[in-house]
Amino acid sequence: MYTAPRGTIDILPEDQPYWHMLRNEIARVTEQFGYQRIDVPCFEETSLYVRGVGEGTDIVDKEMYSFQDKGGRDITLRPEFTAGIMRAYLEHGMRTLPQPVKLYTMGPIFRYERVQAGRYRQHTQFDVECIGEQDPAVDLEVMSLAWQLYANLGFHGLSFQLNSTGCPKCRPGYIAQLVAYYQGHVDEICDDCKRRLQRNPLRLLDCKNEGCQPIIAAAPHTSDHLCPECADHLGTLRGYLDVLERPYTINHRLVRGLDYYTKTVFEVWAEGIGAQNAVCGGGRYDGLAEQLGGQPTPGIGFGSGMERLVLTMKEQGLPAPTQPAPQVVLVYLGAPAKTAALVVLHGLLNRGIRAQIGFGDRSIKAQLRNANRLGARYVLIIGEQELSEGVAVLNDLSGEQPERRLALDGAVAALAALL
RNA sequence: GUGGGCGUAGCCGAGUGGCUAAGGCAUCUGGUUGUGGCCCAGAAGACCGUGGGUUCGAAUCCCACCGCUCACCCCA
Repeated sequence: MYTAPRGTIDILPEDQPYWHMLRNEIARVTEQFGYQRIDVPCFEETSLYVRGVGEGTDIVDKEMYSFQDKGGRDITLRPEFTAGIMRAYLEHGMRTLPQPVKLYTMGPIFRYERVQAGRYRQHTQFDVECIGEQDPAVDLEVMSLAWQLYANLGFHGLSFQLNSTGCPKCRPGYIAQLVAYYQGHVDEICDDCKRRLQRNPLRLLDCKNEGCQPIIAAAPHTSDHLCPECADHLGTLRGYLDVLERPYTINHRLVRGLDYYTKTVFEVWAEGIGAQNAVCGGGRYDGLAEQLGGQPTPGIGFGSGMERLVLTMKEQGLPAPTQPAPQVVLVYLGAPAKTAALVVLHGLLNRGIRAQIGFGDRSIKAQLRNANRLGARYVLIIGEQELSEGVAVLNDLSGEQPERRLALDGAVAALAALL
């Protein structure tokens, strides 16, 4: 027996109401904020991600689905959206459009990781990118869009985390200070942190090992070592957030594994979906366009994991409207009646009525049982005797109305009037 | 890559060495050769994850592998 590949899931009909609702709210909020849909390929040249996301990051070093196609090209299934969207922005000369260019997309993302609750090898992301403007008010807008979406969905208890990781001017100085600080505590930190100290010092800040916590607590804060430009950016953004009374937490330990992030970095956390509690992560990437060979172009965006959002919707008991039940189910007995029933069925469908019919020539009893199971309001029964009399029996399954007979050739019109 | 938990029908789940492997949900059939829900009767559905070992005898004990799951790492 085949099973879905590890790290992939089937989204069954019973879960689709949640997805439907989520997509509806996304369509609503993106339209409201004036973001336009873009769709980029599910795979790109491998080097786009290597240059965009950055060597030394976990994504590039060990999580990409990379392969050579039959033409010998190095290809990678997209492990994130931003690099591909920036590529499209540059390729199609979008700098000639009014700036900033406000884009969103949705689709599958692939990362070769060990699976756990809320983490998959193929997951679906809702992604927003605002490219071409460095104004902190853009940061506010992008964050607000996320806020608005989660509010529309009815989420509660979400926590918004904010930090700034500086820019190429001030980050190296901060990292040097952080490294110097940690070198004074080498014997007190865990083995993982000793490794981080060499490879990716920023990650020292989000170690969860208990012994490392006091060291982290006393470590220098990124936000205290920003250059004037970055400090001003963060200060202005915080001012906007405060005026709008957006609740958020400054999280000095919030850092990013991807190289292209500058200045603003933020996440949204949800409770109750396991250790993978980030439902949204993003930030500013003013250096990305240049890394991809384009003109310097600022940008900010976020990705939001839709499977995690659905998990959160379920966890919080949010109602999702289910697909409506059929209004009428046709029931027949015998081949001539079946033909007549099919004529009525398609007459109803042409009028936009949700009508269905049972297949396989089962007994009346079985057909009625099925109609009941489908939650149908009415059944229209055509048997041998009815057919010979040119009528059909309309039965209200809710029991509110007594059974009645309709002329077969007027049945469609009569039902259309009734419904 | 590392560690914990778990694998009995589509789903839930009893059974922890010994007759043809419980039960429930769901499915199908019947209870008036034409009326659903409730009820009753019946049917179908499992090589007990796979392979090996111990034993007179294994779903049950041992080993290996595979799969699922949770956590670390990292991220959405």
